[in-house]
Amino acid sequence: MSLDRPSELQAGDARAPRQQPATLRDVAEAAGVHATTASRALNPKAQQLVNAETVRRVRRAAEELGYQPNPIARSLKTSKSSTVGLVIPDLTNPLFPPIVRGIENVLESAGYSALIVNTDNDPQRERALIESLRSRQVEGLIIATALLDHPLLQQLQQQDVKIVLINRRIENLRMPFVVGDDATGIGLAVKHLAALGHTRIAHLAGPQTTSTGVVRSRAFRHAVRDNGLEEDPALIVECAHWSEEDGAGAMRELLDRGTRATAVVAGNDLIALGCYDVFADRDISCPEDVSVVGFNDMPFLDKLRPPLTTVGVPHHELGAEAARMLLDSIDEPERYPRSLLLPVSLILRDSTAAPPA
Amino acid sequence: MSLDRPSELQAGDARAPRQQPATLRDVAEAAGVHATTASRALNPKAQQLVNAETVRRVRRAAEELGYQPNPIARSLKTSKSSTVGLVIPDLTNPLFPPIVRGIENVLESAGYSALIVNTDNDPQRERALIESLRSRQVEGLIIATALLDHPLLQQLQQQDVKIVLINRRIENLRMPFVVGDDATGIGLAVKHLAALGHTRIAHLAGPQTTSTGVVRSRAFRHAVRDNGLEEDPALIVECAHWSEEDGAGAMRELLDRGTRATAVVAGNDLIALGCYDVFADRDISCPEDVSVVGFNDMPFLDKLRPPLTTVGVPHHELGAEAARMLLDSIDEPERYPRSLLLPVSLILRDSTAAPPA
DNA sequence: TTGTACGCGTTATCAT
DNA sequence: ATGATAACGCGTACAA
Repeated sequence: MSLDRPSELQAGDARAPRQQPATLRDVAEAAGVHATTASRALNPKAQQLVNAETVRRVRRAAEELGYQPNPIARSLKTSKSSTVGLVIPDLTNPLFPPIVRGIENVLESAGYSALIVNTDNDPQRERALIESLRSRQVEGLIIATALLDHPLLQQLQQQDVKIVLINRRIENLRMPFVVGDDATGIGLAVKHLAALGHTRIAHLAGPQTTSTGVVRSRAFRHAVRDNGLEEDPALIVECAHWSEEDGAGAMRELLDRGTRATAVVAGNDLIALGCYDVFADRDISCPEDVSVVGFNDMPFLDKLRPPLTTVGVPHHELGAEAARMLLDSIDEPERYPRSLLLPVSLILRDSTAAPPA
Repeated sequence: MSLDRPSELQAGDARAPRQQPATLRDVAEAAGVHATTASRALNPKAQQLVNAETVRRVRRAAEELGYQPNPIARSLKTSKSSTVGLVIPDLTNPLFPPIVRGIENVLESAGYSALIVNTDNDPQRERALIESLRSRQVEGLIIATALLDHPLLQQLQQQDVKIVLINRRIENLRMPFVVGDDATGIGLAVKHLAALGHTRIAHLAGPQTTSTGVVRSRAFRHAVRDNGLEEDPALIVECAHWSEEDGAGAMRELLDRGTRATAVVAGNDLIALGCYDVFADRDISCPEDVSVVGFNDMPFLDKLRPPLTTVGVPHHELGAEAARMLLDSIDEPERYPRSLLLPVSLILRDSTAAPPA
């Protein structure tokens, strides 16, 4: 049989580059098959249903036309968007970029991408943003804004929205999460300070509306007891937010209470930064007068004066694992929800030393 | 079977709670009109074509059913994805989060969202990622990775891809950009140092493959001349990357050349951070021995020792303006490409002082 | 002012 | 092994 494919014609075609991107039909036509067949030939999962020779013809045509499947049409048909939503408080908090990159790494290799939204810790905003994410047909949600009491999340779970919590968890809901081992981290910090000779150690706790806040302060109280240190309630101050400003406020409160603490375990690095601010104001020197330990090991802490001792959390891995879990739960919806506790480590710098004599 | 559904809540209308999200047809049916009419009633632009009373009925039905238009179907029809691509080198570089938030702010209020990709400055990766973005039908691209010689961008422009450059520009291509006023910023820095009494001022230049690198070092040379300072080529060292590591390398080079500079204008904050590292190693004190000025005012610079004097760039605004420009050029494709130069300001902290006597 | 009919590009389902 | 047909949910000429 003689296929008429005069080479001149091809040259002519090439001269007139398609403005419109090639569609599946174009490919099918070029390969002399029906669109359905072309679809199968191009789809690895259905490829086996079609003649090997045909597959080659189709693929070749696709190649030549620079065919790119239209993911929107595909989504409409399959109601899968290859997209997941990522809900964080604020991208400019240095804690999150490494998490995001970890997530995107994993997503990318699975052909997924992430839609990121920032809630600024505003529940109204969070609700609206999640709604918009859902209307964009995200296949699942990775959420970093979980509160201990979070009706919205509960509601989403009832609607069978696939969710993985990151960095924070919810205790009573059975919802998969990926977090750092906060309790161990705080234990390490307290033990380190105790070994240095501190006996009056304070804790600037994070908001008790979050699991991280609660877990860390509970771990703090246990560690104090385990190390035989002074258990003075006045040594614990709660911050309303995980912010430098609130950290400073709590530090001032601590000082004004006259607790004579010689060391402070901050709920996180931002809170520790707040301590630094107060030290500067009040002419307190760290670590000579007061030692400080942070939590998270966010970037550039080694450039502070003094470089901040802190608990290192593998944020990139946290993100990667959360993404993997979400993809798994999309693939196998019935799978029992797992959760992960990633190991942390104490990072010694110069903000901790023996207490003043 | 017992679905746990709060009976009071839905008592009124929805006897059969939809599992499937409501579609336009559902709304139309509920309102007793045809889908077309419902579509028009819901679409602000076509709303005027329909009876006010009907509009109310439709809207009410939509409200009650919790109708959310399916953006995928809409995209397929209109071939608009309401999505733009954002191409940055690395989200963990603190420079970018504020830019991203600025972009998302504007996008959000226009019903758009951003797909973010990190190139890690790898051209291969960049090409692949942009391709994947395009296959996701993004309506435009905001690009922060532009190099002076960037064939890919040129190629995209020829394909009529809508692009706005941010933070960096390309001089010969006519492509809209939004950048800070680098030249003025450097001028401010040099003038400040000159006023302090410095005469031998060094410049640790950023990569000359980027417009920012080139513009800043050109501005530096001009400023040195304008202020009547010493024009010694040995006082300028180029960094291969905008990184702390390269900054440290360049600082060492400068020291080893024996240039006896009393101040350095770093290409950006990261490079300035590299200087701090070298100072620590070599027992040089800043600002007593050497003054340093950074560029960008990334977060937490005020916590360094010493707090870094730098040039503040309005990153959030940069992002917002770039997003606006992109949306504009999507709306009005024929509009002449604008570009924006946003004002910067010198932020005085403690890393600059008079030269040693 | 409202309704009809069709198509966006793809895939699922059935038939051949 | 391949083809025909319908449908995903929406928007829009065109008709009424």
